Order: sequence, then structure tokens, then C-alpha cells
Amino acid sequence: MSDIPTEISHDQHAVRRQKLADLRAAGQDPFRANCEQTHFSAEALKLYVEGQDNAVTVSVAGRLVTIRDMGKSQFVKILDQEGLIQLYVRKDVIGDDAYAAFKKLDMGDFIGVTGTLFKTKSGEVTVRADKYTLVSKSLRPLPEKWHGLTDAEQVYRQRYLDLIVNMESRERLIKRGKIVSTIRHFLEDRRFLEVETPILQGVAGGAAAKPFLTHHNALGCDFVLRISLELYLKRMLVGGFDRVFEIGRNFRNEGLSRRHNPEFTMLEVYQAYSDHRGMMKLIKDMLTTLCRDVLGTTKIKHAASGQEIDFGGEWREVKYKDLIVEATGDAEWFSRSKADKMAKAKAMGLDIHPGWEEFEITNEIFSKKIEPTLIQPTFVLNLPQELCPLAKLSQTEPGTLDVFELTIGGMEIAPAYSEQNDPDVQRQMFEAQAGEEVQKIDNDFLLALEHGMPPAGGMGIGIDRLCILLTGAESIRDVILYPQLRPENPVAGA
RNA sequence: GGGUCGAUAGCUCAAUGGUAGAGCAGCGUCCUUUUAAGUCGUUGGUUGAGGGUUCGAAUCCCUCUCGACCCA
Repeated sequence: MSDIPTEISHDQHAVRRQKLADLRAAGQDPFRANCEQTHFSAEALKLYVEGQDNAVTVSVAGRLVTIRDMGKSQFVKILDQEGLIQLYVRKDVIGDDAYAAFKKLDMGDFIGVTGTLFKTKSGEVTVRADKYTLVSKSLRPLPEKWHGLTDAEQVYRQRYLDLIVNMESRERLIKRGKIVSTIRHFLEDRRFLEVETPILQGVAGGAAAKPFLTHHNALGCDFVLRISLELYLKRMLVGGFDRVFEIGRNFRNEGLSRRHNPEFTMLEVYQAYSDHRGMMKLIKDMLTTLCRDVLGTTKIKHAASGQEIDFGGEWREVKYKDLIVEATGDAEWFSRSKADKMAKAKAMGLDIHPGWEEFEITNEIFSKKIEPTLIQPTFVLNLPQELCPLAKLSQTEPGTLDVFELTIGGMEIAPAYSEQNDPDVQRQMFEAQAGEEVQKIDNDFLLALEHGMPPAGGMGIGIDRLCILLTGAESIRDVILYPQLRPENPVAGA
């Protein structure tokens, strides 16, 4: 093999390219098709029997992330899906030639190793390598191991690097996977059926949000990307499926923030013959199950406020109206004039747009002054009817809805309704909301309702926000693998 | 869209108008139980891009790109 030219020794990419060329020149395959893997790292470590060194043989594979070279032996660590495992490589065990080649490996290379488990004198279960194979060469250096990768932009654009060097990012991703799978099992255990409904839709319904537009060439028409799952899942109720859910991506063409990504994952659940009260029980059971099975505790630390959130006790139930009265200190708030409401809201430091309706002024107080203070799990009940056209009106409290909004950690986590199933009332609500934009009414949905929809409770949970809460993340970007960023090199003509 | 802050070696960070440095990584030695291994030596820079001020700019000014936070 040729010596590495000293004039390029500073360029790590060039040095690795040269090693790659040397391997190929020596007739070796630096990108093999496969290698033996009998166990993941964590699995292999469990096989060690105390006091019985070198009794168990395993084959593990992974990326080389730590190298401690001691001349004629090396301790190295490889990373696989389940974590790190240490390997001990001795010249007198694997032979002179193999050892010389091992010394030429770089951080980041993928290797496969077969060997026996033993415990080092400092107590770490380690694989004593009998043989190894370079299975895939890495041509780029990894970020530094101690500080990891901290540059937010690089973390998001090159998430794979973040996942290799930042263990907390790996754990957060794994936890998200467990959250979603626990939700699936929880619902399946209660005989809910998972379904998939269209993302490309003619009308973006079920929520108030600006949609993304796209175009279908063969059909010659425009589509929008869905902004909610609601209207198609309710069609399933009409179609005779009494308990359905979907976990899927929604798209909203709006601003980005620590709590908003243009594409985000929603769970929506519908249960016929239930109502919003039934949904309260369902979500409380679901969230306590998640705490127990994923976190192992019902008490979590809320990153933003430093408070402890307790999912284990009774959850507060409070009417929207009572919260507003409390926040404004005005028992007659709802009978005040619009001008009075506006003056008071401004006095509370809020930016109120002159064109806003009264309920919008009131709701600005709710979302800016009240919601952020609701750290413990809180069901906000009897929201004003203007806030959602898809829910049933309360029989006992005129002007309010049979709904709740579950707020935890100052964030809206889940709204739920007793679903509107009267096609005539539903049409009126749609028309009132649409105003001039009647073309935005989903008439096919109304046709479905006319065929009859059973009474039902429904709810939606923002999975990303739930993950923020349960993982203690500070931003939605920490729980989404590839959060939306502006392209680095904008496409010409875009 | 507005405001504030940021971008320096592969990574993490110094250098506040006067020769761009350190740790890790890399390269070359020593070392057969290490744990951010240790040891001796050593390479590496269009300071995000472009313009300006100045004898002299990473540093001051302007424009742009990307990001973070706050606001809309």
C-alpha cells in the first residue's frame, strides 16, 4: 500500500479517499453487501454471565465511534440501533496482518465483529474480537465526540450526524417511536380500527388554516394538502365503522415557530355512541398509559416552567367562561360591549386587531393570558360556539359547545367534541364560517351526513406537541427528524 | 414580514483595529484491560458571501445568505 502523501494529511476527506483507493487496489471490497450480525449491542451485553469470561460468542456490527489505541491492542466502541458496545482487539488474537489493517480504520467506518464476551477490570462487558470485517468505509469525519454537534442548523440539516454523536437525540427519537406504538396498541386494545384517508383533497376542511396547493397533471386539476383528518374519518362513521383512528401528517401553510412546523403529525380518534365526556376518559387513560409504559412515571418535569406535571391525580375541569372571568376580573365580561372588551384586552397588553369579532378578542385573552398558565392537565369545557363549527351545541349552556380542550404544560394538546351529526345544522355552521367563500364548503361531507352519522365523540392529538411534553424537548424541531428549513441553495426559478 | 443575536480549522470554542489560537479529530512515534485513555512531535484558515472605512479589519459601516430567539 502506498504512503499517504503528507501534503494532504490535513484533509481528512482526502486521507480517507486514499485509504479507500488502497483497499480497492489490494482487491478488497470497502462496501460489502452484508455481514454477520447475531445480536444488537444491548442484546449481546445481556448475554454475559457473571464470572464466565469468554463463554458466549456473538457477532455484532456497527459504526466505529471511539478508538483507544494502545499499541498492540485497542479498545474501540461501535454504535448500532440499540446503543454502544465495546470491542477489545488484540494483535496476538487476530494476527499481524489483520491488526495492521485494523489500525488503518477510521472513525465512522462500519465493521462487523465476532468474538466472546468478557468483563474488563473496570467492569464493562466487552467483546474480545476473534475476527473483524470492514463492511463499509466512511469518507467523512464525524463531529467531535465530547461536545457533540451543537450548531442548530447542522443538527437539522444533517440529522444523521446528530443521531450518531448526540445520545439524547437518539433517545428522543426512540421515545417518539414508543409513544406512537403505545398509542396504536392502546386504541387497538379498545377495538379501534386504524384507517388511512386522503392527503390530496379537493377542499381543505376540518380546521381553519391555509392549505398548501398542488396540481395533478393527469387529472388536470388542483388539489390541496389536507389540514386535518376530521371530515374523512367521519365519513367512516357514516360507512359503518364505529371506532376508527388515523395517525397521519397534516400540512398548514402558516408561520413556523417552536410549536409549529408546516407538516406535523395528528392522531384523530372517533367513537360512535360516545361523546366528549367519553373522550375525556379515553384521553386520560391514554396519557396515563403512555406515562406508565414509555416514561415509567406519571410525573414529568416541564422544561419551560421548571414545574412538575402530575398525570396521576384528578385532572382539573374548568369552564372557558370561568377562566375568562378569572383572568379579566370581570364577572360581567360576556355582557360587556365590544369597545369595553377591546379596551380591557389592550390594557392587559394584548395586540387587538380592529376588525376582530368579540369572540376573537375574548379568545386572544384565552390563548395569550390563560393557556400558558395551565401547566397541570386541564380540561377546558364549554368553549364558545364560534370556535368550532363541527361540534354539538350544549343543551345546558346556550352559546357553548359540548367540547373540551385539554391543555398541559401551557400547550393545547387535544381538542375533543361531541360531534355534530345534524346535516342541516352542520351546513348552517359551515355557511356562517365560510362567508363569501362558499366554494370552500365540503358538500360531499354534508351529503354523507344526510345519509346518517351515529352520535360520536371525537378527538385530535398533536403527536409532535405530545412528544415535546413527554420528552422534555424545548422545540418542535427537536421531536421532528427533519424540521422545515429554508433550502440552503434555492432552486433556480423558485 | 419586523426586532434582537449569531456564523472563525472537520467538530467545540478563543482572539473587541496591530503576526488568527486552543481542545478534540487528522498525520507521524511510544504503549497488550482503556473509559473525554495517556505520551512525544506535527499539519491544517478566502474568519458565511460581497462591498466600504482605515497605514492596517475576524473585529467598525452597508448589502445579501442561512440559522436561533421574540413579535406579527
